[in-house]
Amino acid sequence: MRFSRMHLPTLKEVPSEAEVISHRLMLRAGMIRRLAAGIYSYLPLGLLALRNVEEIIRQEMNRAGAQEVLLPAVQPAELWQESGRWDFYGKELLRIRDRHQRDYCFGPTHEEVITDLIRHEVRSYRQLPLNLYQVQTKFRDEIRPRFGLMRGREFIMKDAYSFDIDDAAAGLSYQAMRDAYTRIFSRCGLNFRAVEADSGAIGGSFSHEFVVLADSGEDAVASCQSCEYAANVEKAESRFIAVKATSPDPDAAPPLEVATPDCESIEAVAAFFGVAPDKTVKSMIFESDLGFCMVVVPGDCEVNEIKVKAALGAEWLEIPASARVADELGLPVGYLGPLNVTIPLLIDRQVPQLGEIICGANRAGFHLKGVFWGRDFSSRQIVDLVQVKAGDPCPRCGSLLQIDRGIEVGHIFKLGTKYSEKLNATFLDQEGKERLLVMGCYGIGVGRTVAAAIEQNYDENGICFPYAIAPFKVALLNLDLKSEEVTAYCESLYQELQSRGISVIYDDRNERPGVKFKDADLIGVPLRLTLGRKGYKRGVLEARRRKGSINEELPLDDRAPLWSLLAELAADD
RNA sequence: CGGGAUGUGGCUCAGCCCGGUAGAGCACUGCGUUCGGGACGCAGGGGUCGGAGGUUCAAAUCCUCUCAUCCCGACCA
Repeated sequence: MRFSRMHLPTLKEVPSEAEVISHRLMLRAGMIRRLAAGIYSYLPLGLLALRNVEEIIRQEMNRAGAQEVLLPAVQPAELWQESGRWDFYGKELLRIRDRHQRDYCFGPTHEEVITDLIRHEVRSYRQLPLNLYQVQTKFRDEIRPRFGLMRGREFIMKDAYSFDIDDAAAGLSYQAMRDAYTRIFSRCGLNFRAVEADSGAIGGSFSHEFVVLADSGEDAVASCQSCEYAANVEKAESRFIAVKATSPDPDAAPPLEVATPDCESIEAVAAFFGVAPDKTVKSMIFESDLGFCMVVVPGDCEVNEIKVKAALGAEWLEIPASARVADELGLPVGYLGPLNVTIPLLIDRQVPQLGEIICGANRAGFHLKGVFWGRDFSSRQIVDLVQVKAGDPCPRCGSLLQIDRGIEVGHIFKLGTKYSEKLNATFLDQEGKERLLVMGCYGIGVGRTVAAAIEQNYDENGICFPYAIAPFKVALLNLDLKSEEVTAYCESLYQELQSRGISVIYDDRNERPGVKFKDADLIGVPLRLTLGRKGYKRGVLEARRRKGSINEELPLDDRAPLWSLLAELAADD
């Protein structure tokens, strides 16, 4: 591609909308433009990167035995009502109505559609296993879209669905996808982890997330420093080290109410009493479809809502507004405690071993001290309710866990028969018995993968694309358009690069050299070739790698070193 | 949905408190000079100040409503 002909509007200044680095660079590099909140146009450069990721995905999916399809973006409400998700999915489901007032949605995912398709097509175990995938635009009406392509509402996703005869076979399909994903993200040049994860709204029994490690990531990943254990903190557990519960001295005084004005946080309470936060407990009110409950965890821990939801067996869970807690329960948020409450109590497993603790008095401005588990309060529900912290013991090996931030780029789920049951998708097995299809689903955020690659590969001059997904592998800068020799050489090299199938951007613009250097750096081209009058006279072509900014001089009359340099670059990433 | 903020040429922003002629830089057009890390000079084009209503002789500026966007929390590829 000739730079002079390409629509590549690079920006010197950063539009104020951009917060994270990938978003800023994608705007500056002329890859994307925002149309509305969480909705972006892809410009030529952005689309090239996207297509490169898609191509890697297609190759690896096909290699893993999956077949590409394309499912409708707009889906009838009936299907979603049948699966039960029309009501369950909530406001993220963009519902639309046609001229006949029939309800539809813009697909946020395609389990319903694919299951519907398959239930009409698959009759026999002989047709299985089957894995179908698509690369498609989806829409989820996120509450707060942000970070450009990282969390858009409209986004491009590769989603695959597998169908098997039983759990064992489904496990093989799952493993095949796990391997394919590992190859995909490796080929994209990403530093990532496959971690155990919560299966969320999609449902199902088992799932792994593929997380690209980056400080700007929205997810936190706990991983063991010694063994292979890695999990999303939403899911992560730590090994529970049981200590004999300290029972109170039989003569210990009963709880004492102490006035603690303006102590609505654990920090404030701990400071007020001059104790460490782990000598206090944190009590929080949650509301779910099953009603209110109080969750009690050690003061230095954070409540993990997913664990709370699981412990309750609730469909949904939220933290009610303080005013609502006061109105409905008569309890003062900021001064809550587990004594004498009428709603169900959920106690974290660590609480019984804390010994003497301080907690809220359920009276605004007062806390209780000298409180003991078992004597002053108790509960039948004692489970793991806290988020793991760095330094907690690994659940597998007991070594230390570390916490990293990351970007979820892929997620694979074992769905089991959740959807086949709802939608009655069955087949006849070898004995002629009707059985439910066992499903799995596998997603990759394509745009997010590009964004994640940028988060992991940039410097002060712009993007440093991994070779595999770089929109252009080579930037050829002609610094002296007026020189016929220089231009002739550049033209011939440009032709040869193209004929060798190496995607190249030839900067033939009538611009000053500085502009060309800056643009080539900004758009992240792995290899920059520069030729000006001086270099031509010396018979050398300047080659500079984007990563590491290494300069090399290549002979003009022998192109072999260039081809080996390119081969080396391709192999490195 | 709660909390905070912002809407002024294509982009980044000043002007608003204290009402009176709409500004700068970048980008764009023309001419000239320049030419190995985002050049310079001269001359230009481009803005219903997010929208609606109100107060006022007079509103970008004050008031009300509304829309949009962004940032902080709970959901997700």
